[in-house]
Parts: sequence; structure tokens; C-alpha cells
Amino acid sequence: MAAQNKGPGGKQPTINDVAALAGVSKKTVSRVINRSEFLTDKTRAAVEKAIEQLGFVPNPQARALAFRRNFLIALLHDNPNAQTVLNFQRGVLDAIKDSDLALLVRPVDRGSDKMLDDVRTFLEKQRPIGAMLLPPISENDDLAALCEDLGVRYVRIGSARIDDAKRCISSNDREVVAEAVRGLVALGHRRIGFVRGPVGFRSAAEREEGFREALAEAGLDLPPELYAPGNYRYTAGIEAGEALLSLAAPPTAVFCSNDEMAAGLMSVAHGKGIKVPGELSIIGFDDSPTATHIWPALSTVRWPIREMGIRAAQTLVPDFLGPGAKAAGDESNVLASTFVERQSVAAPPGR
Amino acid sequence: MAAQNKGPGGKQPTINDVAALAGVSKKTVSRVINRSEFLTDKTRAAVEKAIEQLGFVPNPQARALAFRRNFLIALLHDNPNAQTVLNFQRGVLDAIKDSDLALLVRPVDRGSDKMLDDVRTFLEKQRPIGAMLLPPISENDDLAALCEDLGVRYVRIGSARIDDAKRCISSNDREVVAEAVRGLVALGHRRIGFVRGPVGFRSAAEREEGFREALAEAGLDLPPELYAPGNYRYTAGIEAGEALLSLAAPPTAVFCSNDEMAAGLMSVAHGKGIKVPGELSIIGFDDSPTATHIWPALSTVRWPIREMGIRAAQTLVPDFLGPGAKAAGDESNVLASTFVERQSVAAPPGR
DNA sequence: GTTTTTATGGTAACCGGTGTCAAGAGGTGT
DNA sequence: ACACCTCTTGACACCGGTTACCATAAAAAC
Repeated sequence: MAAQNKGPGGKQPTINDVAALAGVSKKTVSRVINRSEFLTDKTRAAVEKAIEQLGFVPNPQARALAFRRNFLIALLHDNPNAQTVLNFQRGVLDAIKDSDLALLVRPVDRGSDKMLDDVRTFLEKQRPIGAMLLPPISENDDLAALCEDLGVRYVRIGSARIDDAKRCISSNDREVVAEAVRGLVALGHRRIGFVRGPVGFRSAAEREEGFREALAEAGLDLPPELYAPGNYRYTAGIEAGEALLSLAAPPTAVFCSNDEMAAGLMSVAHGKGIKVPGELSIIGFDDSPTATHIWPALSTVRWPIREMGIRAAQTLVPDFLGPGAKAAGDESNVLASTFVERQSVAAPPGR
Repeated sequence: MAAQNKGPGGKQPTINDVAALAGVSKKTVSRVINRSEFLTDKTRAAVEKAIEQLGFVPNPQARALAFRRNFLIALLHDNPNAQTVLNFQRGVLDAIKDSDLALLVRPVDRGSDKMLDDVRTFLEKQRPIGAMLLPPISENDDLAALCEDLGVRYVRIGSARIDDAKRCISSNDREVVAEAVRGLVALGHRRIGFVRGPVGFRSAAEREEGFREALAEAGLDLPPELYAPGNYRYTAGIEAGEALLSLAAPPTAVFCSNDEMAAGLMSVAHGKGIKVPGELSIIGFDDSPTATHIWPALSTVRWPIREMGIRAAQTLVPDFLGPGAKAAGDESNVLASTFVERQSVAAPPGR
């Protein structure tokens, strides 16, 4: 609390001031700051009192220079979904709130062939303690190898275990998608369409697998005309809607690999006068704000992205977080997605 | 391009290595790095060649220590709208891409009485070159004074000029809202409802003023029952919808102070079987993704947030951006919002 | 009581840059 | 040719911490 040096021109107290006030050497003060053992309680108390009195805060720049490491966590992302990134950020920030760490955000351009060089330069410059890789770039093994190489710890966020548990936070998307689709089957749906995510995205593959799993269990198959490609964008949902809903025998339900595409598909349904959910049930994925903003509200899979941010921080820098961070519990680092029922699902017509 | 030191254990070359190779003192190298005048072209060329050969990159931590300033821009926000924050971030990052700067993101908790202390500690620790204040905290004069106090440059982002032009990036929201409402009047609407933003937000006040301006011009008034409070949240839109659309004489058009509330209002209309835009026209504000994801797509005011991020960077740290940054053009720092017509507006019934 | 441990505390060098200030180089005026 | 001035450059201390290594006082062993 106490902080005496707050005047405009007031210089920050340095470690030397503390040492002088406490009557010890700066090295001793440094030991106290870094929680070294081998210290008399008396000495420690004296130093801490001096620190308190002066309102001393160690200069991170100086520490960074000496440590050859900045007290930063880098968040690398190239995610089209703003909400996801921001929620994740928020989780991380929740977790590091009381630590000395700060968060550096860095969008990277996957696609660019200079990406690796860019990231390398960035990491060499900023020298963060660790890096967090958000999907889809978390799936890039070269990036992970680069971090390893530069001595930067990392965690990868993904829809599936793409690295060992200590370096990967994931959720059980596949299972939950399967669960959601089983629900459709239970309601009596037999013609169920699928709108896929972009090729090359692990998340898209996971969702598709979950979908197919549930269909297979029910002995249903997925005719090619009910399978639409997509890229997680609203417009892809529109296109999928045009295709699927113009069929002679349209599906009575569609699983869309994310909420935006679901919104696109739904607007096509509205345009064609198809009643949702009466004539067409729709399920999305993400539980983004869009899911509740459209009408009728979308049944979707909630991805615990903020919790993943917290867990990512706990996994990445447990030694920098205050005590209690060890209470992370489940060490598998697989968090639970959940199916959220809203108003876009009902029994198919004629049941 | 060249970077010879890329091995895992390979130490980064330091300024000393460069100095030795170029046969000059480290201070001279430092001068080259910092683009000092008073340098022979010959010397400069020699040093630059050495830098190139070694792939030398100045260590930001050391520079930060010596400069007593980190090469960072802090982005302070407490914005409920993720998309806004992220778009702004993106603009800033566009602008600083080729500079030595990095972006530090810091959500702050307005509302907390410790906010100022938190921010002070943060700024004292990180010592960024400058700070950007996003609305609504940009309206907090104490925050601005704090930055001033700590020698941190700042820019405030707002819906109106809340500081002098060099420290404020704003847009002409009021005018554009008025323009949009004039459009409604021109279509024949006479009973036009209004859903307000949260009390205490300058942006909310601006939008209301624009709305009232247009009404006044047309000689219309705003009966109390057509005026709904709000807080920029979807649920507020729902509540406003329940109130406005249950009236014996409901409005034929409603201006909502942001898109989320407009989405809420629209879903109430759908629930009540009121046709949009046939029986009810709706206008929002923000042009968030929601605006296009709902059906029918929402006519709204686009706020040039990404451009504002770019402009904010150009205004805050012109000296750190490469050349060409001066071509910022219009120095008033008022960017143009624009009215975006989509499908949620039509003439009132019976016209 | 003396010696050997053991536990701290202190000193100096260092992390990799920048500021200050004075010296050296090169050109001018007389 | 010499004093004088200006423009470049370099030596050195310094930013505020850390580590390496040594010194010393207190505790333990003989």
C-alpha cells in the first residue's frame, strides 16, 4: 500500500536506497526480492520494512537486462474470431493479475512465408518468459520448435491434444459435438447436414469427427449433398445455406462448425421462409455473442476459452504466479466444452 | 535479412561486437542506431555494414534501462465490446508493424476505486512510451492527468473532442446519427423510438444528441414512452423491445445506441411476429459483426475504429514510426463515421 | 578454547545499451 | 604559419538490477 514517492518529479527509490535504509548491501536486498533462502528472519524483516517504507518497486527493465529475460508473456495469434482472442486474453490476465508479469499481444500472419522469421525476431527482441499459441497457429510444429529453440516456454491451445499435457491446453470438442448430434438423432432427425470448417484446421477436423461418430452410432450416413465446405466465415454459412436448403430433400437439421456460419445459414432459412426450429434445426459451435444475438437464439457448443486462458497461464508460468496457483487440480489440461441448448433446435416436422 | 546468429545457443551479437568489427567505439554504433546527425557518411556506412553482417539487433531491455523508458505502447481499456477493442488493436499494430514498438494490453477495472493506483503502478513498472485510452475510460480526466504526471504520452479515443486535437482521436458520431435519423424521417416515419446507451458515457450522450437534433429539425418530438434506457447490452435491447413494442401505439422505427441492443430489440420483434423492416425499422450503431449476422441485416453506423487505431499510433508516436507517417493528412484527428444501409430499414406501414 | 563448518553479507564485474564531456580532425580567417 | 572554430568521435560513468566469488561472523565439533 504505502508509496511515498508519488510526486511528479519524484524519483523512484532504487535498490540502493533500500539497502542504505535497511543498513545492508544491495545484494541482500536482491536476495529478499528473489525470495532466496539463507537469510535471517531478522534481516529479511528489516529489508522488507525498508521496502515498504520507501514504496520500492524493483525496476523490471533492470531485472530484464540482468536476467536476460523480460517478465512478459507473449500471446501469439492469428485468429479470425475476435471474441475468442479477447476472452482468452481475459483469462490470462485474470491469472497473472497479481504477478509481476504483463501480457504482450502479437498477431502473426500465418500464410506469410516470413512468419517464422517475424516471430523469431519478435521473441529474440522481447525475450518473454513464455509464449502462448492460439489456434490455428498452435498447430504449427515449427513455431513450437522455434520457441523451444529460443528458450521460450510455450503452451499450445487446441481442440485436441497436439503436444504433451504440459504444453497443451485443450478441450473435448469432439465428444461434445457427438453429444449434440446424438441429441438431434434422439429428436428424430434423420437427414442431418454438416457445414465444415476450413481445411487444415485441426478444430475443423475434430468437429467433423465428432459429427460422423454420432451419425455412425445411429447407423445414419452423410450423403455428399448434405456436406458443405466452409471457412468459419458468415459468408460460407450463406453459401452452405443456399446449397443445402435448395435441395429437393433438404436436411431437417444442420450442424455448423461455428456460430458465424450457423448465423449465415439461419439467415438464408429466414429468407426462404423456412421456420427455425420448426422446419430446420441448427446447431453452431463457439457460443460467441452471435449465438445469442441472432433469432432464434442458437444452440451451440460452449468452448471454455477464458478458463483455458487461466489454465494456460497456470501451466506456463506456475512459478511466477502467487501461491495457490498449484491448486490447478486436474493436470490433464483438458477442459470441458459444454453443449448449450437454446431455441434453434426442435423435433423435425411431422413428429 | 541477413542473420548469422541463429543457432540455438548462439549468443546475440552485441553493440560491442559491432563496434569491434567496424573499428569504431560503441557510442558511435549507438549513434547510428539512433539516427543521430553529426555522422560522416563513411562512418555510418561502415557501421551499417557491420550491423548487417552480424545480424545485430539492439537489445530493447538494455535500451529501456538506459532510456528509462520501454519501447511499448500501453493500451488501456475497459470496453465491453470485444470487437471494438480487437479492431483497434489491429489498427495500432498495423501502424507500428515496422517500428521497434510493441503493444502491451491492459484491461482496467473502471468502477474499482483502486483503478488509478493500479494504472499508476502499471505505468511506473512498464514505463511505456505512451498510452492509449479507449472509451469509456478515455473520458476519465484523472487518468489523463496521471499519464501526464508520469511523463507518459497519451491519446484518448472518444466519440467527441474531449481533449485537444493532439491528444484525442474522435469521430463525428453525432452528425452521422442525425443523418441516419433524417433518413427515417424522409421515409415517412413519425413515431421514432430511442434506446439509449449507459448513463455517464459520452458516446451515449453524443448519439442521443444527434438523434434529438434530427427530430428537432423535422419538428418531431420524442414522447417519454418512446425513450428507453439501456446499457449497450443485448438484454437491455430485449427490455427496451418489451417496453416499446407493447405500446398501444408502438414506434414504426427505433434508433438503438448500439448493435447489440438493436439485436435484442429485433429478436423481441421476431418473437411478437412484428415484421422487420415492414412494420418496424431498426437502426443500430457500431457496425459490429452482429449487425450482419442477424436477420435482416442491420442498418447501422460504422465507426472507423481500426483507422482510429492507426491514427492514434501516428499521433502518439510519430517519431517512432518510419518515414511516411507524417502523411497523416488531416490533423484534426476527427475521423468519419458512416451510415451503412442494410435491410432493417423501410418506409413505415401504410406508405 | 581452538578449529572447522556453515551461513550470510559484501565487493566487483557485468547485462547492453545511453549521456556527458572533452579530445581529435579538418577547415577558416588573418 | 598559427590561432580559432566547428564537426565527429571516443572514453567513461551510469541506468538498476544480477551473478560470481570472497570475506567474515556465528555455530558446531573436537
